[in-house]
Amino acid sequence: MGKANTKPAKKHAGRSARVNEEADSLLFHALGDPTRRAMLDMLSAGPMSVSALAEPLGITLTAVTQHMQILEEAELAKSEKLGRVRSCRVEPRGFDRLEKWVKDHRTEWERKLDKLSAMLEEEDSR
Amino acid sequence: MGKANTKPAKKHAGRSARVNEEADSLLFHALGDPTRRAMLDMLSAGPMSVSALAEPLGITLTAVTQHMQILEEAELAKSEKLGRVRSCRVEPRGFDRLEKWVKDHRTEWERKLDKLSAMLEEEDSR
DNA sequence: GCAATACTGAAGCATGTGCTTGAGTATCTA
DNA sequence: TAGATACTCAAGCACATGCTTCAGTATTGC
Repeated sequence: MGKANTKPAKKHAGRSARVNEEADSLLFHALGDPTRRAMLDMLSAGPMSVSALAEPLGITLTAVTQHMQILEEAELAKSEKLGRVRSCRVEPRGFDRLEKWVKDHRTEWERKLDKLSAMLEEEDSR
Repeated sequence: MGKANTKPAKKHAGRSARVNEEADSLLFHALGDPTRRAMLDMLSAGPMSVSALAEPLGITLTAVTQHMQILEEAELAKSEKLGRVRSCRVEPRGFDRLEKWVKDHRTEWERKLDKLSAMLEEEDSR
């Protein structure tokens, strides 16, 4: 990620939490690109070939393949080659992880919301 | 994003959908970085100053400020300067948007899941 | 007032990202 | 079996990203 420093710059999280951290980064990064989200939307209608994805997006087959690799690493999509055609489809696991992330963080954020309103009140009353 | 081509390469979505596309990109991109997720986790305990965030993360104040800008653009955090201290806090709007995205896409993906299993069956039976 | 504190802004650096082109390779199809 | 089709691989390019340093600027406390 292009750090100009030498230190790892991270002090929290244990071993297994680190694995999830990595997966979360892959997941959010994969979803961060509009072309990849468009691909997922297209695939949500059913499996498609690389060229079928490439054409409406106006990008090369190579670009689609590269996006697919990122989506596969994030467990948001899967693909397999049948003959000379690569068939791409959505995979729900990444989506499940996203739902889990949201669920896990909602409680924490709700707790924060309570604290926040308390602080705002405190602030307002001075 | 460093495209070497000239064309926009996007053909779907209308005007207002485009706005959401943009916001979704900001949101997912903001969450894609582990340091920013760590900042959000820290802030979920309550408001903190820039230096209070910087120290445990082992990064400079400047880096924290830069991350905060990205979190603020994604409506995941907010900050205001009180005296010489900038107070940073979580904002729920971005999180709400994320929940909405998940909800909106779940139905579509579930529909796809049905189609997928149908296709798999079809495939298996030949 | 004067130093310490808490940030801010501009610039720069190394690496990542999204995309391309061009040259393959494998698989159909006539 | 020749040619078309559907990718695949290796490079390379321009811009984005995450971080730094260094030189400010605005507040606060003595």
